[in-house]
Amino acid sequence: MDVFAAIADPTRRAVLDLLARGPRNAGGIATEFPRLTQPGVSRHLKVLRQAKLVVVTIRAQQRIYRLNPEGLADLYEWVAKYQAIWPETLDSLGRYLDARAGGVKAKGKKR
Amino acid sequence: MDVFAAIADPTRRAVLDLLARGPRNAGGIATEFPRLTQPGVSRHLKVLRQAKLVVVTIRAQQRIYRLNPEGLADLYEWVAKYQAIWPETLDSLGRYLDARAGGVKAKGKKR
DNA sequence: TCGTTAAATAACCGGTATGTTATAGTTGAA
DNA sequence: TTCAACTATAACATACCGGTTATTTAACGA
Repeated sequence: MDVFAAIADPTRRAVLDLLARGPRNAGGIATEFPRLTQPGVSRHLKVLRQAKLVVVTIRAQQRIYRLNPEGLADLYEWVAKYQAIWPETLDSLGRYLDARAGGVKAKGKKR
Repeated sequence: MDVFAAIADPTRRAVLDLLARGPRNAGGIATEFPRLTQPGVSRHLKVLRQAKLVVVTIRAQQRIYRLNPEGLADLYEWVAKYQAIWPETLDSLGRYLDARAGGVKAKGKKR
């Protein structure tokens, strides 16, 4: 499963968000998702591993998971390609970026 | 379907890549994908529309599709969040970015 | 060695996404 | 008004994804 499919799942994005706050072992990750079982989380971790979004180190029985920039860099490159063409594509880009950079007050965006 | 799920499909990413080169009507897009039928492409376009990755204007019977930065901006924000934390997360980031910025010669990346 | 802990894998199931063919809906043109 | 062009929708089949329970694998400790 590639990076794009890997981050399509909200649970996996939540795992990445969790790991963004620091490394954690598999069990520690699983307990953060009470609605999922341990094998369920384990399979998500497998997907993230294959997409090179996380790396694992072994310590005794534990598997320590960490973020891996490699997979995310691939994703970023893809997004950056579109960033580059936006100015030529839509003249509303300026207003759009201003609204974002200048706080949320000007927009009614749901987030 | 949200932006992350929308770009998970390689065909839809190819459609976006195509639209990055300029607006195109639905039929023109469909003919670029000979392995898919017209209704198949039409459904992909519907997903991209709902994810706000493209916008449509009507001209006679034709539907002209264009890239829409709105959906991609949401994605970019998510990626940028991880960009920000990489330096604290992995000390190999410097080497990594150098290898990327300094051309492809130093890396054997498949792309 | 044996039991415990930690995590992954196997097997299965339901839902959804993606593809197809067939059809409907609009618009322009003759 | 009738036909052709363009696109979307409906209906259906199949494959894959994400969840579960049960089991296996691996490592530590007594």
